Amino acid sequence: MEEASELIRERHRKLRELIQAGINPYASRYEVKDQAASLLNNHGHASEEGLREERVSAALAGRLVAIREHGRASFAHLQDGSGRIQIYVRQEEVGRESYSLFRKLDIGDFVGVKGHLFRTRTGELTVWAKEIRLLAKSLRPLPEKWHGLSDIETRYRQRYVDLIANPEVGDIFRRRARIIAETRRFFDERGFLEVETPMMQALPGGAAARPFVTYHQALDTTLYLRVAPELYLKRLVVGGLERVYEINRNFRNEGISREHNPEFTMLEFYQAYADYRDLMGLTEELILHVARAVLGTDEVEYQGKKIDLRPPWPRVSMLDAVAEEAGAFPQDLRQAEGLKRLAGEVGVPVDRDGSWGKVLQDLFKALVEPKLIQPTFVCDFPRELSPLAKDKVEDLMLVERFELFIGGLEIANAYSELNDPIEQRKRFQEQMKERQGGDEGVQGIDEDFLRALEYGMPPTAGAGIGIDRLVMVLTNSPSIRDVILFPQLRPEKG
RNA sequence: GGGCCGCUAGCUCAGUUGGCAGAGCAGCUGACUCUUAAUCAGCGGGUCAAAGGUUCGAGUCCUUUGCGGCCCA
Repeated sequence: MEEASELIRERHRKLRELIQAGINPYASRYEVKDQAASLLNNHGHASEEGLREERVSAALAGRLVAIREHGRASFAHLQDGSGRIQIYVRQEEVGRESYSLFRKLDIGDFVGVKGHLFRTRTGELTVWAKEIRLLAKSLRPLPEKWHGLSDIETRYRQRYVDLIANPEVGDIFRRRARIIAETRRFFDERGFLEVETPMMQALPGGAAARPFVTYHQALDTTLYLRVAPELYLKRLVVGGLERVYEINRNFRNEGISREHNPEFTMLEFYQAYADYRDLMGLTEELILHVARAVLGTDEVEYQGKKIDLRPPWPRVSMLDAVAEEAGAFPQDLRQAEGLKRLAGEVGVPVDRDGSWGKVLQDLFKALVEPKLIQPTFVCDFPRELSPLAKDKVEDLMLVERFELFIGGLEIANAYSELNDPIEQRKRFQEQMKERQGGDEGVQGIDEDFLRALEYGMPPTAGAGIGIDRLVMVLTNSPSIRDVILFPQLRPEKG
């Protein structure tokens, strides 16, 4: 253990004194009958006389978060899972012995209190304690009472302290849970089956991303943490599960940023006999449903900008969007050379050896993406960037794919699934060639997936929605770390 | 990976031109039976992220490293 500060030594001293007085500083259980919030809700408006007549009893437990001693009586605030309420402890009421033990308690200790409600002279609903018991001793000082804990690093590393000191943090994660619950409800009601597919895969597929590598001893096999569940979910559609979805973690061994955590929560859903246009509608419905159910609104504010979630959301083609921002004609953006020239003119750095699709994507990310604050579907991506998507029949350079942007964040990625096994094999082979060219994170050939397609997959559309980013938008959080309880950080030294 | 910024008491923060390491809260002792940032009197608390350098003298200037944040790739 590190060298204890004076404040910690002081708490250990009190701990010893309590033990000497015969107190168990880590009790087993406590009969909790009330919650702070419900006491305040149910009796917050009762008059002092009413409370005196009714004699409402209270039995609750929680953490002491403030203590104000006044000689032979004291006020304190108790925080439980629902909120905080004031308690009043008098020597005359609890007895001399119990009161002197109370005075050895610290902010942060868990206590159980039994008593009745009354209203103080200043009008605050308060529990008049007849009994107060230590339930668990706290040995470390909490952050101070009005600035709280603001050091970002400590907030992420010691989320437990963050949750104690900053109640709004708990609100974000309660809201996150409701967003996920409403998402499940939405798909369950529409006949989708929730499934779970492997997180550990022998061949990591479904996205172009570098995987985490691990090893299974008994099988003597290298395994990869999945970068996406896509190829397994499509196997299920082959098997006749016509509507499936999964909400689970993906892992990508790549950079960490405001919008990227190495592990993140992805929703993927697949619907047989649908195409990507159908999924645009379904995605609109989903997000509107969640916003209404969780926030009760069609309009949210994200980082100072009003966002209107009412459908229909604009659908723009990627080529048109880039052309408009660059002041060019879409038909002039259809070859790599013209694109690179344009990039030079508008001052966007692109890979000189990059293919047409990659350069278009670079231009899109630089020129268009940051402006997509209102919900917008960007449609029809370069074929070469989308090896699992179905060609657009009218334009073979492109595929039937969209990405959804809200608040400048990429929220969803979806396409009409390529279900031609022969074409799919060709696409995989093209990707393999690129990988030899040094491009990491390109998927290998998943023979079993191809075998599945050869049995026949109905026309299907599928989408992935980044749950963490959706939660960011719906909680007005600037960083993905604010919506993940334990975001990835470099390990602490020592 | 590159650029910029930050790291001082448990917490939140000051720290001047390089010249004794500070405040509030928290803590300790005492007073106080309706306070709520309780009040009053007194007291303690520091590896200034780490290492090296410049200097008579470094929290402050320089170098390197660690951790974090933002931006870029």
